[in-house]
Amino acid sequence: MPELPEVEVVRRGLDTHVVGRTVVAVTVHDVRSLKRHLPGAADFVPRLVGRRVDAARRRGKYLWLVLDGHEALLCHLGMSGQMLISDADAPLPRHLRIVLDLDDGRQLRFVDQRIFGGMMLADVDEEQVPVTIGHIARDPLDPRFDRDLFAARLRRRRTGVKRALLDQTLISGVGNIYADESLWRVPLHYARATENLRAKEVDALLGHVVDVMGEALEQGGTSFDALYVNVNGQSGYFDRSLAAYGQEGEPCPRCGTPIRRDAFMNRSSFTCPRCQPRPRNGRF
DNA sequence: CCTGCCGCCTGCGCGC
DNA sequence: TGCGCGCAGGCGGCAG
Repeated sequence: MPELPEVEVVRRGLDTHVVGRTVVAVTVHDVRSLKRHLPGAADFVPRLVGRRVDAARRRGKYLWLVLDGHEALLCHLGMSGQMLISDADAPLPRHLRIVLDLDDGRQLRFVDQRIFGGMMLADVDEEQVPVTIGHIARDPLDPRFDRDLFAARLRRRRTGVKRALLDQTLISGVGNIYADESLWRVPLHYARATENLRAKEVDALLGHVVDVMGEALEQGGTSFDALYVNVNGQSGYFDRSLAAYGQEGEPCPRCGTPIRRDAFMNRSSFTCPRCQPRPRNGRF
């Protein structure tokens, strides 16, 4: 979180407000947001100043601005990152980490409470994808996402289905919210062994992943608090449509059984104990 | 190669 | 009142 739909909402905002602009100044307020830019701020700032933004792109939860020349400003929002477009004289928000001044007098502000996110400059390949994220799989909204390849790789895994869904090298963009929602829709328990999944179940799961993310995108993404916002600081509405995630004790919309919360993978998993019974031969 | 665990981060709400 | 703790959890690194 933010997951693919929330990141796509941000990408669209950048497409509208930042593409075509030139960076005229850069201020790094907190170097921890450049953790993955190994040469540090002394390299980051001068390399970014004067560059024109040619495109705003995304794969899974990664976001990047294609710069003139074979380079990109790669961004990850982590848990709490925001990209905000502001007038330069607007009050500075708490947790402001990096500011890009643009040639129209406005600013692109990277705000990140928990600093799990960050920015870095990266070379791009012939498809304009940063080489740094070459290990990240295509996401299910990518026209070149290969469903058969995903199904084959999934069933070669020896793990539980939710663990696999959250593995960004297998399928990208899915986080805890949309994993739980997709599994509820199939329905499948998170601990179902990937090697035992039937082809129909994999098909259904993938279909629900695409559907639930598409619906969330139409509603501007999911927001539980003020952290997940578009470039204008506005939240989406999809949290009102969640069937399982965060619904502990609430009735399952399908059968009425109270939704259950389990600790799993150092986070929470929400299931309907009746629709998604724990598999007898499943594994974690 | 594969799988799964750890540490990174901050703010908030809770119990004592 | 204030402190400590659990929780939110994506991802790179690394152990086995």
